[in-house]
Amino acid sequence: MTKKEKRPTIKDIAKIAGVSHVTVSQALRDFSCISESTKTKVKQIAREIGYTPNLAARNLALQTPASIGMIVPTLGSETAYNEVINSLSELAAHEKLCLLLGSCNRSTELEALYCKMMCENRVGALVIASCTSDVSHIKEICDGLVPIIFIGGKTGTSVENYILPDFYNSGKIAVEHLYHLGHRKIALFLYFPDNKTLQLKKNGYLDAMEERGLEPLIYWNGENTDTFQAGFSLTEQLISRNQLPTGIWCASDLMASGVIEALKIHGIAIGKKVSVMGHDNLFFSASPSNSLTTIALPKDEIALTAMDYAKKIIAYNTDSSMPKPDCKITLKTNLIIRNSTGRLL
Amino acid sequence: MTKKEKRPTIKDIAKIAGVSHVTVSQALRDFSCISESTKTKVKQIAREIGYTPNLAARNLALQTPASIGMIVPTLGSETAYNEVINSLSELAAHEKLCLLLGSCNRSTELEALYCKMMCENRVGALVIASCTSDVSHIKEICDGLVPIIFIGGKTGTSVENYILPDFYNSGKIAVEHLYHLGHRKIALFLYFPDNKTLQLKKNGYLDAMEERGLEPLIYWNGENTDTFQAGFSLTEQLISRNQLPTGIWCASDLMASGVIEALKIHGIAIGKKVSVMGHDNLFFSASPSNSLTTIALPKDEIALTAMDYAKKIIAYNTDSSMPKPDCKITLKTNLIIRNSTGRLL
DNA sequence: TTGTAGGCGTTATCAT
DNA sequence: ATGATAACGCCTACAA
Repeated sequence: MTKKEKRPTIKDIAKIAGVSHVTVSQALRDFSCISESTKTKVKQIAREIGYTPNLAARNLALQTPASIGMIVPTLGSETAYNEVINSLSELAAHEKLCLLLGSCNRSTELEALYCKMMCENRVGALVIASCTSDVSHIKEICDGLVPIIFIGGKTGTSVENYILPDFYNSGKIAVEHLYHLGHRKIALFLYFPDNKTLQLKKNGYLDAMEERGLEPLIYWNGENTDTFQAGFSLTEQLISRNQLPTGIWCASDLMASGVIEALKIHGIAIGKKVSVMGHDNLFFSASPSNSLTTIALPKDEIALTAMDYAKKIIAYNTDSSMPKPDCKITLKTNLIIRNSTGRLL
Repeated sequence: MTKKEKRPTIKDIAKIAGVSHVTVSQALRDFSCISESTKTKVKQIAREIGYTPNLAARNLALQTPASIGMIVPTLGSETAYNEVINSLSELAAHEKLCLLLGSCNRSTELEALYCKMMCENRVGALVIASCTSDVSHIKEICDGLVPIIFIGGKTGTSVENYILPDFYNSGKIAVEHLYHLGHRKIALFLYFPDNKTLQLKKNGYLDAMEERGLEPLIYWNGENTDTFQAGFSLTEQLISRNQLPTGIWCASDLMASGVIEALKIHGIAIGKKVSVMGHDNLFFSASPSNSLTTIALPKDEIALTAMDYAKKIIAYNTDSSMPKPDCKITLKTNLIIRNSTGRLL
């Protein structure tokens, strides 16, 4: 049970330098009231004995958060969260904040556990892409303790703070793009389980179709939860029934890539006879084998907006008497044109 | 400058319950020396006023780490780190440890910054998939402060603690699989920049070819850094020169998917006339449009092994006089058979 | 069974 | 320019 030798602290430096630990603290932080000579001496000693400040202690004394948290359903190629994290991690670092990450592996129990841990770790703000639309378990744990920003669309605008891509507008963008290319038989492919994000896409699609006097064609896949398979089998069915539309907008890129695969197998010219669009602009969508026209999520903007709010709410919680900031933001999605759509021949 | 009202502490509970804050602390942690009645009373009050323990304070007092860190070059679909993180995040949570994540976006400067932050946050262990083979900047910052486990292959076995997939053996697995299917003209496709991981794969390939008396065929792509394009153009070249091998092992799945795309365009029957293998078992490899036979990284095992070592080194650093644990581990990769390989016709 | 005293590493405040 | 003291929230050790 021999304790290992501990990390050096400012007191150790103080002892060696023959000054008080307060002087050391101030010297290291370049206080103007400390003489240059002691500053250099203190810093020299700090370097020699390998001193590293203990942030836990600092933040305890300062009563200020050292980190922000992010919770995602899962990290994988079928989601866009990894790219949000890429940005958020860097943005946070520039604010001297660490990023605490929790990946739920789709488990609500884990999600709740992460929420608890984040609260106990006093994150300054918590960015959550929830696993489910019902976030009561999250609110119960975090409310009043830690400010939450919901992203990812599962919750819609039913929460206090959200950053949402404008999925409704995506519907309009998709229809407009296909219409502009000469398509009139424009279908929307959806998958189960239904959720708020899909509803918004559907409504945007429906309104855009109505504006143009077109008859909406909405198809739900049978029972596939795998959206690639859903797109694939839906296309197979429509081909066999001879009901294939000329323009297809899929609610997800994964589904669209299933559609593309089915079209290829049947030798149907993609972007010529049939145009296909997806949504999200995931990694594989850009690959030449898909070359998928899609609608990109504003990943960087989500991270930027979240960090911006985090900074504001941390400032608000730290001192100040300014009005409490909130975050109800809808960000535009962007059309990315590739080869899977083209003028109708 | 009006400070917001602070979070309740054990002292607040103590005041309300009319006991000392130590009693509260022990009651909340279910010490046997506390009476049931005070326990329930204390817990009741804690719930009512919304008390959450402050882990920073607890760990400061206990001198024990609250988290582990992980640093990756980037989070994206072309790497397997996201799945390692999925596991590690959950494993850490079960040990009551938070996961601090840093995504470098390929920047060595950011990597160094993260290292510094992780040290200041006193992570119990740091899992790093370094951006570069040279990790001197990391060692300079972390050495003696925080135990590091290198994963990802960039460093090879040149570091104190590593968890490496057995890339050499992957070469043997690949050749054996293709040989077993009747292939004799078996090529290895590599991409720039060269690195230790590629060298190991190459050596395994060369030895396996030599064992069978086969002539090695190693192709490097010209100048593409995008590995999909590298695989694509390399295949195009070989086809035009009429030098296409019957078995192709690509050092990465991304490259393999470029090969598959080129073969499809030329109408060459994949898994029949030409068999293609990749490496890593990334997300898109399983998709029906690739259906790529590949060699899987032991992602879960990497996370398990890393967490296991983290626990041991934290225990070692906390108390105890046991010998210092180390971690020099090579994990077997696994053949995943799909439709891109088949018996040579 | 409960309370008192002291410490974890840092910072702010106020003296000197 | 520097130091003494108290505080942040929680814990252990020991005493009552």
